[in-house]
Amino acid sequence: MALCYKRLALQAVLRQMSEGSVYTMRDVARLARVSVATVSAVVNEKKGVRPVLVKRVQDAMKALDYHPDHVARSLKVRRTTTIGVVIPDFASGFFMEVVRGVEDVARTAGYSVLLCNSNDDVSQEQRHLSVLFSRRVDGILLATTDPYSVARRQYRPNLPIVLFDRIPPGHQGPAVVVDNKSAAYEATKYLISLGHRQIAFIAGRLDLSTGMDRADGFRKAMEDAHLTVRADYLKHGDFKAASGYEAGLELLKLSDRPTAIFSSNSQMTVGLLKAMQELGSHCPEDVSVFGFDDLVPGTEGFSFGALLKPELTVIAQPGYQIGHQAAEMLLKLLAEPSDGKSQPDEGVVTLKAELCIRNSVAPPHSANS
Amino acid sequence: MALCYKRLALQAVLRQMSEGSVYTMRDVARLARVSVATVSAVVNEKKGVRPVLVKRVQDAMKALDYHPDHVARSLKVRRTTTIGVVIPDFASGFFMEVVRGVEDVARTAGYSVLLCNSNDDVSQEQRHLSVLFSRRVDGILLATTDPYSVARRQYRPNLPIVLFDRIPPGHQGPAVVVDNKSAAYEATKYLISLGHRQIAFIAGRLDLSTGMDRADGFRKAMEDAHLTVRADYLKHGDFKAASGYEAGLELLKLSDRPTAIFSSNSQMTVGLLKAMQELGSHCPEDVSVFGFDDLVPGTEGFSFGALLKPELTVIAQPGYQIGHQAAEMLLKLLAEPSDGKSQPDEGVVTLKAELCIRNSVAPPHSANS
DNA sequence: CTGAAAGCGCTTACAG
DNA sequence: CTGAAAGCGCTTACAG
Repeated sequence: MALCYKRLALQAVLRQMSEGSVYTMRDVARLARVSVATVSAVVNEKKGVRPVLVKRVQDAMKALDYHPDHVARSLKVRRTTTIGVVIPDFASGFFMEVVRGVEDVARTAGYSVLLCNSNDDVSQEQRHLSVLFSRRVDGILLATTDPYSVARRQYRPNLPIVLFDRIPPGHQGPAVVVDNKSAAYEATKYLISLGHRQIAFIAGRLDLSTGMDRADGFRKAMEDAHLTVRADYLKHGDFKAASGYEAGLELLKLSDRPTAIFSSNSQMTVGLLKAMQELGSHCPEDVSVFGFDDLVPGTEGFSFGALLKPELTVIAQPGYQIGHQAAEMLLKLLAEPSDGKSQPDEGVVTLKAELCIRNSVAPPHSANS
Repeated sequence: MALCYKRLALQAVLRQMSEGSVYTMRDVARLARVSVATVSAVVNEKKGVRPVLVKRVQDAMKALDYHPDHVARSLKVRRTTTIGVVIPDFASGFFMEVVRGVEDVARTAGYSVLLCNSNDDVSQEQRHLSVLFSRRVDGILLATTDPYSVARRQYRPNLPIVLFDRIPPGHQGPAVVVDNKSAAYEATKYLISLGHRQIAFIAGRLDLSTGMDRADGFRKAMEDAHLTVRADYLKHGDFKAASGYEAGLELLKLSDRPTAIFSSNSQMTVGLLKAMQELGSHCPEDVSVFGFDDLVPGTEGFSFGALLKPELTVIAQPGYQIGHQAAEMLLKLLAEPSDGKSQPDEGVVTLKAELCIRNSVAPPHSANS
């Protein structure tokens, strides 16, 4: 009898549905014979609802395969539980590692992530930020291509933005970066300690903190060792493989070739290695190569770097950690009352990069140390 | 005078704003002295609005730095211009290539992408699908970990789901896959043509179409050549590096070692190479290695594969193309009236994988062909 | 061509 | 403890 009644109620509700539509809280409420407020309370696991009603609501939800409309909820509560992540390059192993770190903490906290590709282009970055803003994301994780974008535009009061990888000069807001300067310094010092004097440097984009800091670290190490940097050993790349390739060709064709080359990022290192391959230069026999970033992050403890010919000596950045930390920082910012009062976690977190010595670097043949 | 009036109006609107809030269409309407309907028309570039009003509205929007609330719009129009993408592995170069292809077409079409990681776990996949549904994405791109998930549950009438990479047996709906069976067949045939008879195979997950099809292709090629597959040459992996490593160790320790090993995906190949490295086995001198997928996709025409020791002979899947095609298929589905009437583009699109011959495969030393 | 009003599906004070 | 009602910020018939 009761069962029969229930089935009839269900059918009544089912029948009222228009084709292609989806059940709403009202349908559930009707079927469970409660108010929508009660359904809402059950959905949001608020306590204080009579167990009988909870059961009835749950049954109704199941019967209708009800999925609460997160869009409507977002509009009402003015939070989307979504974060935007914009990175400059989808093909980069490093940035994908970062994204992996971000996703892990986001998912755990119940956030979804909207992933955007700026292609290292300022206007695309601006457009994406604008879209993310319109979509009312709760916060943004940004590897900015434009050192001034963030300062230039305050997107929304109380819209937290955590920068990572790159920061504008003098940036004070929340950010997670790697100590590029000292990493490059250590790398260069290592080359010098091995006896290298003729060290070439392939710089990345100097308008980005990463490119500039790495160049600074290199320069400082050379200075500290009282070595001069020859102009023709200094190549200006743009972080892409092609520029590393060009730089490599030029350096290797020099009559007075460098004994070691330090490349500012992995893409350019790939280009450099390709140039060497074409010209028949071997490494480290003919020239030592020091890279920044593994060409591709390892898998579950299996390093690709070790499978390369040669195994590349590099500065390894903790990509996953960067993403993880940045996401945690962002979520903490979101959890805060954000009355503008306490901002304990603002500030730049600097992670250490690791000197990863393998065997693409050897002492120069004519070691004069 | 007029200017003065405008400034006063702006200040009036500005003053009414509560802290930390954001301007709405009403604010813009008030400032521009029009109705919200007119503002909406201007925002959505509907024609028929008097140019004077358009100008006034645009000025007001600029003055307030107004960003239309996409959440509210989504609720009203019942479309989010968002697609969900769920992949099983964020660390996989192949899947990241796919995502790059997806993002390119999504961005161009004005869609945002919600990226989800199922970690190759059925229940996580289900949870993500449920979340995507609640978030009312317009469509889903899914590399399913559960061959039956899609059939088991019809998420929403008219919620298009395009599968990629893996499909349930007998699947008829929209999907983009690679012809794994014939690719594996060709690869095996190539090994045989070189004189290999003792060929080992490291299988992937056989509950997924990719794993099964590759195994089928291998098996068929062996059969067609009237070669038997020794049981101890058949290893059952799970697509992860560790399983390739284990399989590699076992195969290499066999007293009667295979002359060639065919590995079903890149992660397992990494594991295999690691095992070989540890045991001092060289390739192709000691044993030939044929891989499925490049270990990592190339960058801008610079192939990493060519930098490996040895350069790996593989089946290369067109990851970017898969993502691109799948996204286009999904968007086409979204554009259709979807009256349930015409479904011209339903169906499985099969892409060809490329046999990429480098030098990790050589004739066996004791060629008996 | 433009404005007033209803409503998308929720949540949340506010009464009872 | 539960229900009726207002409202989040838009869009869209519907009048004028």
